[in-house]
Amino acid sequence: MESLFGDAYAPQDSKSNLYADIIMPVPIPKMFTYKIPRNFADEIGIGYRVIVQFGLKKVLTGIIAKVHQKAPKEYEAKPILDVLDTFATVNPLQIKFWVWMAEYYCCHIGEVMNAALPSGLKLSSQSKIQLNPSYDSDQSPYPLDAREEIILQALASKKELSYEECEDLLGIKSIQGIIKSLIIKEAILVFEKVMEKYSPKVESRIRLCPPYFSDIKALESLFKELANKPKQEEILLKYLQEIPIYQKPELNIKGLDKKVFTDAGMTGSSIKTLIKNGVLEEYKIIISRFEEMNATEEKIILSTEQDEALQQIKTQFEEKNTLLLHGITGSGKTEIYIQLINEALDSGSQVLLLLPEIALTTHMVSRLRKVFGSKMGVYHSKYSDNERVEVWNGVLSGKFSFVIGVRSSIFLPFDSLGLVIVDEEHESSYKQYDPAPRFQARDAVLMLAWLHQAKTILGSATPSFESYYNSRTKKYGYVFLDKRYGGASLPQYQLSDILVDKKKNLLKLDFTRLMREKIQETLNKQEQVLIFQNRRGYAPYIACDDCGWIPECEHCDVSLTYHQFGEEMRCHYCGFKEKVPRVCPACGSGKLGAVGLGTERIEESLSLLFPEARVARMDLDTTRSKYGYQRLLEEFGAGNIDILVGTQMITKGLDFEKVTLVGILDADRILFFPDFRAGERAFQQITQVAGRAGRREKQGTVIIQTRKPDQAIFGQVISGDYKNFYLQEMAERQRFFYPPFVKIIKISTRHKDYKTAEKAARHLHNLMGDIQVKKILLGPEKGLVGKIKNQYIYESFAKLDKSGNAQAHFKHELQGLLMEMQAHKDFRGTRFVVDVDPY
DNA sequence: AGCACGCCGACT
DNA sequence: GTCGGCGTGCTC
Repeated sequence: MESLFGDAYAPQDSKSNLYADIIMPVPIPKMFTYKIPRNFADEIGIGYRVIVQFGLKKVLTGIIAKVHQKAPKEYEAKPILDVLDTFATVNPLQIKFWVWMAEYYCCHIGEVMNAALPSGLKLSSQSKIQLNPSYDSDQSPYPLDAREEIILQALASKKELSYEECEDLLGIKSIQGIIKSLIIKEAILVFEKVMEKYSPKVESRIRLCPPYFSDIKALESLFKELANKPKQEEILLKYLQEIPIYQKPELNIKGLDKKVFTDAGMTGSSIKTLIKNGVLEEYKIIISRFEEMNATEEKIILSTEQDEALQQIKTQFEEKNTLLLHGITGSGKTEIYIQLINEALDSGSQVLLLLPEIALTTHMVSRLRKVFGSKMGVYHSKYSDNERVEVWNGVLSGKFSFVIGVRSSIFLPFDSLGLVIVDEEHESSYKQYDPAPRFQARDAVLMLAWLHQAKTILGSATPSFESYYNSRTKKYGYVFLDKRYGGASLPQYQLSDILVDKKKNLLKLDFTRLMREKIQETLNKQEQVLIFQNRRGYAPYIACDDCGWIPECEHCDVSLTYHQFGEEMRCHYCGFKEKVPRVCPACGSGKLGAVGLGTERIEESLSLLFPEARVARMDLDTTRSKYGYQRLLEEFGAGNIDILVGTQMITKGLDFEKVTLVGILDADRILFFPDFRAGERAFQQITQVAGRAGRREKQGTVIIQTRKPDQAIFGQVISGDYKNFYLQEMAERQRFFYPPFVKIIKISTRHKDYKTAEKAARHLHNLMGDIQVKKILLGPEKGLVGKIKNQYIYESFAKLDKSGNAQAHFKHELQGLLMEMQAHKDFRGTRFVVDVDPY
């Protein structure tokens, strides 16, 4: 602990007070200095969680970032109220990482803290009221009004009430006034209650009391006594069956889970009787939320190609810290990862494996579980907060030396990472868009690895252009795996021209004749089909057949998407929802219908076209629940589904031998997305979906429906010519100044009045123009979605020189400009959002 | 972000 | 008249 204060300080001898700079979970660009009370001085250090008063009454958890002796000059520091732990919840490397992230992604450190800590580790207080014990309504000189009476009556029975409860009680929006009045009348007291959010999982266990577990005679006589009490006897017999104390009396101490009895249909009341009679005792232990699982798979045998790749990786790691592992789908990257993870763990380091959200529910996890057993922690976005806290603590305690997780797992408290792997590194789900910090985990993890002096592998079958570029410029190492594992063959592609079929009237329910024939063939062979539908821009909506009216969100500048379930229309941006109207509000026509190729509609069309087939759909709607995704996968794997329709999700982790046909319904939609990355994404997506077709010995078929079959990209996808595609796209990007040749920063300006939004955006844009760096400024333009949650949005883009400190300088200047803008009276109420590397 | 203070409309 | 709407400013 001494190291905290630096060698120069000797706090024990010092007369001066100690202060702590504390990170608070609020979006304020500052840390806050609090006084460390003498009695805490020895039990506090960097990364400790403390409770402090923040503002007039709020009590919050903060993280100590620095301890020093400089008393703040302009204000009196408040004292730290309490220290929550006897150890550092956050380590110094993490604090450095947070500071870096806040700077790089232009956000506040409190926002990083919020994203990093599971909320179970962030205690906060809630204001509560209670009856003033010295209050006597008969003696009180102040009469209460009707509403105050209601509150007091409620307090008589409930003891304490939160502000919200009071508001609900009276059905009003703001309770402040009444509470104030009650305080003045000395009827109530206000206090802050800190809520402990994390609760450990507790198991009730049963064991025999002495002398029964060591004294056979006592036990035998006990059985005689229970001869006419069959239920109790049954419980004892069950206990002895599970725990043979005759042979091993020492087993009794560990007892038996109470559930064992209740699961076997025995009643709790008989157990209670046995406890009451001193035969059994009940005790509670804290258990993990994660099942103990032992490693079952010992040795991984690598193919020659895999082994070669492994050796190359090791050689390149001697010189480079980051490496791109470019391995085509099915080339067996996982086995290489396992080997490297094992070696890193053996050398005593920790390992982090990042996976995209949707890949984390698949067989990859169970596969790794078999190899690594319980030392592997899983950090999932669908985990409850209690589970997250347990993973966090597991990393702290050393229980988990290896974690596989989604983007937020980069925040776990590793202290000695040796290896970081980002699988499917091209996946866009590594980028957090909202709220701040708007970070790209694939990039941020490189900083994390650098802080730990760890090695990083970026793995993909279709690398992001950034990573590929970095490998070609020798910034990263590069290893290419181009053989399919187990000698499986690549799929065979066929293009199907939508327009040709349409002319000949062969297009049925959006399926071309070729597509329909191939699906039928596959079904006849008892094999399975995947139909891929890009979600972007494909949400179905309602439109009036007569006048063309389309329902729009009241708060955002988007049309509402149609959900068959409940006949509802919803806004994807603000969550607004509404029932589908019976008649068109614009013209009174009754002809309102759904438009758009949503997965729902495709599922329907397929059922009509192939009535004998079992069709299912996999998208956000059907997999929202924790195990929804897994259940669908199991059904599909078991062969209970013939055709699976899905978005993005079906490109991940589906590895079923019986899938021999993959259909891509409208490749053009991916291709013509208005974004410089459209081509790259299209290549990635088509290749990824196609990779699901035909593994092992069966060759798969991929049918791509398009209106423009003669585009170059199709040829490149079909021949798997990633490199040429890359070179061609890169020429464009260089010419038009797009990443990876420049850095992009997006600045959006939001205001509820569109004139003000536009004015503020222009003003800011002009100011940015004066920043002295080499740059190109675009905009300000109305956002792609012009209004969200009643706020009008204007966007500017800055393209900055990659080399040197152009971007650091720009960001720094920008911060200043934003402060200036915030203070400007013409632009009151304007919000600015900075997104670095928005991609 | 929350939360308190302060200044204007629609109700007893 | 006041209740209560939300605009503005601060948090060590």
